Amino acid sequence: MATIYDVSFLAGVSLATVSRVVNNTGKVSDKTRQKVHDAMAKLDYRPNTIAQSLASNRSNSIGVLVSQLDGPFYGPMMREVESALRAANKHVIIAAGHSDAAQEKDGVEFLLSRGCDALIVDAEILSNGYLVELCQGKTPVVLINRHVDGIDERCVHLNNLQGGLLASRHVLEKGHKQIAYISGPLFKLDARERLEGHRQALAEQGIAFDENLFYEGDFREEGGYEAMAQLLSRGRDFTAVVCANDQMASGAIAQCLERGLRVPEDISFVGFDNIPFPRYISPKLTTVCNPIQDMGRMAAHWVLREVYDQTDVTFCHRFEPELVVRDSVITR
Amino acid sequence: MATIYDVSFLAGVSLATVSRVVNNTGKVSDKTRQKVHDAMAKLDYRPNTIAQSLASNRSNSIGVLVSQLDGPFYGPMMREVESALRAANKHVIIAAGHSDAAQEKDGVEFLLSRGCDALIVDAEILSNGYLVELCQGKTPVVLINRHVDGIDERCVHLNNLQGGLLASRHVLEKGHKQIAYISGPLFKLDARERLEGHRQALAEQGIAFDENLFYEGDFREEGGYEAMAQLLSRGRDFTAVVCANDQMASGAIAQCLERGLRVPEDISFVGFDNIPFPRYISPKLTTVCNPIQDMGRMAAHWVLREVYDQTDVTFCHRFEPELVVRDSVITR
DNA sequence: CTGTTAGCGCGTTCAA
DNA sequence: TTGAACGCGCTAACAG
Repeated sequence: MATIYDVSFLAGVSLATVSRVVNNTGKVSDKTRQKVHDAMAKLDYRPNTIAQSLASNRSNSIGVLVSQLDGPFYGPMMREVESALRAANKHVIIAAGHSDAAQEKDGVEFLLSRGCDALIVDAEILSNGYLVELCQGKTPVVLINRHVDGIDERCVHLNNLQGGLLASRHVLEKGHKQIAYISGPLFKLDARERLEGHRQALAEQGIAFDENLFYEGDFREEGGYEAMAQLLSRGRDFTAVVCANDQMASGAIAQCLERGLRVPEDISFVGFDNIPFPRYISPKLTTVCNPIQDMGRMAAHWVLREVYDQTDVTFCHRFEPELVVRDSVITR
Repeated sequence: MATIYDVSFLAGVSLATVSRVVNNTGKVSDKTRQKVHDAMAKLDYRPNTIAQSLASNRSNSIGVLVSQLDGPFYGPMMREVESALRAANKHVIIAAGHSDAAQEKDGVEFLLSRGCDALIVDAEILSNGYLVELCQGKTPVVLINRHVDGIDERCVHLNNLQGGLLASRHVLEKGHKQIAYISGPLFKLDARERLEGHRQALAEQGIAFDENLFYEGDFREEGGYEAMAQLLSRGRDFTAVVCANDQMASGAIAQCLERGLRVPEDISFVGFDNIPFPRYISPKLTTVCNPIQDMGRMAAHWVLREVYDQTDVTFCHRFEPELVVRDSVITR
């Protein structure tokens, strides 16, 4: 592999000059620039990124921690992060938290020790305190899919309360009065916010929140499946179920169908997130769009702007959800 | 951040000695080792991985190219790759091909230029010729989910023919005689092999392959949806559809349900891959298990063994599929 | 505009 | 068993 020295020798210039044309820094006359370019082409020169990193104290790598690599939710986010950063010639190092406190923390430290220029963190379990501290560290960090008070500037997140409102208002507008709610785990802020949206929507219509129609799930298919079994066993009537995400909605619907209940004729469903798959189930799931791809792109933009001084990228902290009406809610 | 020099100074030993204890190389007396460990602890010393890489000519990073980051298929694979490699303290750099020839090639070169110690490549479009050449290059490469003649040692792949056999035999055993087949794109070897399995299964029962019951899809939901519309419009009778993957099966089922056809009462379905989601649709999809996670782990093991000399990892090239019987095939 | 030079932090001979 | 010295390939003052 040719080094910068070989190029400088062949072009008859100094190392510094080659470095200047490679990095487009400083002034170089067109003639020398041309000579250098010719030499680089002839030698098929590629800068050694490791040496660049060592000398410049920049690794050009961004660490991304996601809670899970599998599952339908993070793929689209990763896709946008990777696209945006690779276009800027930065590379993405991944680590997965596997929904486990120790592994999440370990992942962050792993990425930090790898000399990443910045971190994009989707933290599922890590405490607010830890994250605040992390953000005060040397390595710039942006949080995605989570809002932590005090470090608002570092958070890219969804207006979950509004999403909860949209979902529940929709079923209310369709005439439903007894509405069950399958929540995400309440230690998560987004789950609490979505639930709060639901409560507000009920309150708007003067409907009391009924604990018997509430179940705290885990944001997973299995959890939704189990939740539905529980709700049905309580003997309370309800005509609709609002789920805090699409995965739980899928599991809950599966439970209903297994029991011979018809969806939406017997029970209507609303999900949340708008993940790809439930468009292909029957009935097509009505849900709330969570623009996770856009949030991924924004997190990448934040890094580009804050760390690599690219001032021409747009940025936005908070995203608004939208209702996606399909076929899983019937009018009562 | 403390450097190796700070440690050597505090411990009263040379740089070389610190390097030795850090890397567990060469002989160091227990006493000096202890001194060095104490100093490292006191300074919270972490080796600078970039400098290590430059000096040792090893980046400890593995590049992974996947055709798509979103979608249900690659998440589980990435998960295993990441787990296995991070456990070995290697880091994973990702790039996505986005099912586009130029981007796939660009991704490979990007990873190569990043100084990865090895590449794990899931190539969807790249030609066999390119891949063979790539494997002859300086950077070790292992191909996943694809078999290329001449570089068998570098391929981790599924016995797709056997999978095709299993799927079609199953519907045949259930008494179906007119069986439609929605194939993957035939420029892909796996699609051809699965189809060949189907043909063999038909031949075993003395049933002629009928072009009118065949449709070449694209391995995507939309493709399955469209395929089903086409097949139904041809006016040929059939009681079952074998799909070359679960995504197309999902789309095809959606098409049927929209038209008021019942699944499996009117038409039975078999998929391929066993991706997570279709377990939660109705009917639960009968399919062929594609152990993509295991293949991801094996690719990581290959790298660990070939590049980092870890002799204690298991390895296997070729994986066998298994039939997963659920509810989407009815007896005729 | 261009070249010289000193590191970046670490691995690795080679002597001692 | 230890240490001194060199070099990995490049960037960034500084000087000219």
